[in-house]
Amino acid sequence: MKEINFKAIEKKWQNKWEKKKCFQVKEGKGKKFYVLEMFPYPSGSGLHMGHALNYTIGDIFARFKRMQGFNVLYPMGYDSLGLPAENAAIKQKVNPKTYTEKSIKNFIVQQKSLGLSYDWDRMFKTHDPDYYKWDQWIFLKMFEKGLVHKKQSPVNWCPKCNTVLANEQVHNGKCWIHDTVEVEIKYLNQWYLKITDYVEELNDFKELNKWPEVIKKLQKNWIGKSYGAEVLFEINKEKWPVFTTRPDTIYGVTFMVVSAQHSRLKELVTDEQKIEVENFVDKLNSVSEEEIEQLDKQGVFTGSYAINPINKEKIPVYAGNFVLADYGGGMVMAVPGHDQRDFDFAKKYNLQIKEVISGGNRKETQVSLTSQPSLKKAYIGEGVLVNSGKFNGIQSKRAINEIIRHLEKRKLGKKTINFRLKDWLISRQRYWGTPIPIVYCDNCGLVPIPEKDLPVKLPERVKFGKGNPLETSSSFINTKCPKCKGKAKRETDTMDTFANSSWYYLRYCDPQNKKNIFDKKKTDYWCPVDLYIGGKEHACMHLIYIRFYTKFLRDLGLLKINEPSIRLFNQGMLHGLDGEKMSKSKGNVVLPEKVSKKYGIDTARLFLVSIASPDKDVDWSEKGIQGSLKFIKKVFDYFDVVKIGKSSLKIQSKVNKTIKEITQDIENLRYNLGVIKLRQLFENLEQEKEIARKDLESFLKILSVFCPHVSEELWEKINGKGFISLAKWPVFYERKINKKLEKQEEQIEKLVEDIYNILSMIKEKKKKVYIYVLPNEKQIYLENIDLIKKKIRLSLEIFAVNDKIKYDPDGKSRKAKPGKPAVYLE
RNA sequence: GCGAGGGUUCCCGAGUGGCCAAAGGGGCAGGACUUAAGAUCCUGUGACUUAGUGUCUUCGUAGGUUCGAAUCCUACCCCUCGCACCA
Repeated sequence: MKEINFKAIEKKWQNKWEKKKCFQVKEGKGKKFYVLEMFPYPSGSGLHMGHALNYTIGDIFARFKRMQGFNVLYPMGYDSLGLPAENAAIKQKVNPKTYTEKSIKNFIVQQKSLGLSYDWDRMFKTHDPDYYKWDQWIFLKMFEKGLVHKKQSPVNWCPKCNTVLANEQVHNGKCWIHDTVEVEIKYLNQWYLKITDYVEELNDFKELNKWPEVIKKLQKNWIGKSYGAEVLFEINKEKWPVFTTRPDTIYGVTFMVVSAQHSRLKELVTDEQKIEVENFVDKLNSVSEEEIEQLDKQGVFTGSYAINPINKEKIPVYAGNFVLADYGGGMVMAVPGHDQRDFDFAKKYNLQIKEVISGGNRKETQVSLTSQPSLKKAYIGEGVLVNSGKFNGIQSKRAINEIIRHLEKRKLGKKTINFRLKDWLISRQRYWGTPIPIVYCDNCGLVPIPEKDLPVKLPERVKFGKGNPLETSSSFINTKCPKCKGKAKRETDTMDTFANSSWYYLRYCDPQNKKNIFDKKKTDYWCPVDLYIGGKEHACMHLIYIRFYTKFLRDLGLLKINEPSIRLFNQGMLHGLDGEKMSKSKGNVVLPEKVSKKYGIDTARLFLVSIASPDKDVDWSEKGIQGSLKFIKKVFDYFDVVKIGKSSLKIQSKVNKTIKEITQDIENLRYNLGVIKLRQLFENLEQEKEIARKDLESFLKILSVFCPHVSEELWEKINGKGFISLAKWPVFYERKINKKLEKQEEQIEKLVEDIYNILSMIKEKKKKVYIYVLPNEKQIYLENIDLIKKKIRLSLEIFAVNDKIKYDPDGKSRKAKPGKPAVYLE
């Protein structure tokens, strides 16, 4: 086998593609297809094999669709603002911009060497003011529409990062970057986007039928829609709303628990209980987040009593550590008989437990109104109401509605829906992010920056040290009020990096637009994304945010789509040799350039998609890559010797069948299966002395989506027209797929198998094989005599069973059956 | 605890009711070529079976449905990943 100079071939074709702008696209030319991979966060360590897999998956699809005649938009850009870059830059004592741009340069070189067919002219970086200007613009539009608000609330704070963290950046109570640093809870004034205004629509997945079920389920859980009622409990002459999913248990309420973090807790505490409550709250504040999770349910009496609106019972109000301040009013009506958490609490503080649902198989037993030491746990199932006044005897499910109606009539409550999803905290106290376009003026208060003054640029000369560098940048902070022209100070918070990635797919449609966020005509043409590729770890963050932004921009009249992408594909994670997630710190990173230096990038691409189905997690191992290399080398050698002429019927059948099947496999993103079929086709081609040009081209075209460089090279060799990357995807003809030939082939294989089987059993060397076939089958075997000989490597003679003259010393010919010749070995 | 995904022959990995002892690759073994090694090619790779047949065992474990199960159902064990007191 000849050695292939991969390096030279790769360079040659990458240059040609770039020079001829092969993959540049314009809107309007026929049917579009938009393939997008989640854009990378350019880290200094560059891209590893996992990235390479991700982009290869997209590239194969983009090439496939392009060859199918679609006008394919396949862009790349960089999500370059964010905390890790800032931290890395500080560590290296360089400006984040310098650091980031260096990283991006490196990324581009790496990505180009993978042979990815991006339209590079559309590339952008989110740290470019021309990009983040539009983050600010969207922020202002949201502000205008009342979707932005600033509020004081408890937030996660990393003392080492010196910033607020999003929930997803807190792992087990520790910071995601500093895994030994406890995250603190601080009460801060922060910016929020009202994503909850879109919660109902976000919870509707009707248009996402080509998204993985897992993702939709994760989002659904995250959004956490629950049906129930808001019930008004009177405490100290004031009505406090409380959310419950079980209004049917309202007669069982024996106490209330308000969150220890509730902003209005003080109003509930009586003078006698003041000290006790304060001690309790202080104690909670002094323990770490992690410890809180392990704590028992604890509480303390506030001194106040609530009135149960259904029966006017007077019940004590406790402050508790297990009630969330920002969900369902921050207070719960406790039904210890039918809620395990309330039960635990009641047991601990010896509170009354009242049974109001007679559950399941339990016969209606004596209902005790006092604490029941015998009870071990709450009954949380359905049942029949007992001890519930006029609702006794009603099925709990029905009672929910009846009790709600009863409360509604008396204006004591109403049917509601509650969500787990909270508003999106987008402010960060860090430098490397999009500045929030707000100014504080002594006279006018909080003033949004007018559109014409955008972008608010990040100052380049800042001091890194303690806290947010923007706070110490006087040139940044000090400004004029856009309204009164008086002295004003800029907001120093920047936006969460997820703001940048929530709409980037739209900017690819019109990346250089200086006047507008994008030209509506262009986005109308390209959007939505037809295939979006990325990891499932983004299910609850990025993929919710991007849906939110899409809906918002639609409501501004800028888009006519409801969802960002039609189809979503989650590629699997490529682990290191050790089976762990690839990371620099673990030292298990596999670099594509290292692999491609050894085997060629086409080999690496082919291998990556051969290992397993692209949606499965796999461990990297170089072991199998030799197989891919061998295949490419064989193909190369084959093109040296193959003669262009006519294809046998068998080859025609094989080629057409392969086209048919692989087209489906690629469409389904089952590249691994496609590659196998392509290799099997090649094995058949190899057997032949001459092949029709069209069939040879079909083979090469299919190969080209996986191995674009070597395919271009071979395409050139056989004088193919133009670039194979821009050639037409082969079509198949059903009528050329010859079932009869397939069957005959099976018969031949079976025969060869039989002969080997006999040989292995008798363990004797034989030189000659005689086979006896049914007369009507003789022709088939005669036609394939060379093939059989080649396989068994013995001389062969074929007789029909009714041949007058035949060599058959053992009388084996009698054993011949249809499709199964008799065999004699000598 | 809740939710999701998964456990396949030496290894990686296809396979969701019969065509399955189960694709493909890797490894290993044997053979051809070669002075030899390597490369390449061919064959084998659950067990038994001295003429191609057949039988048995196997797809996490144990049961079940079915004429028939790796594939469907039930229970359990193990692994991975999300969310974790959401009332």
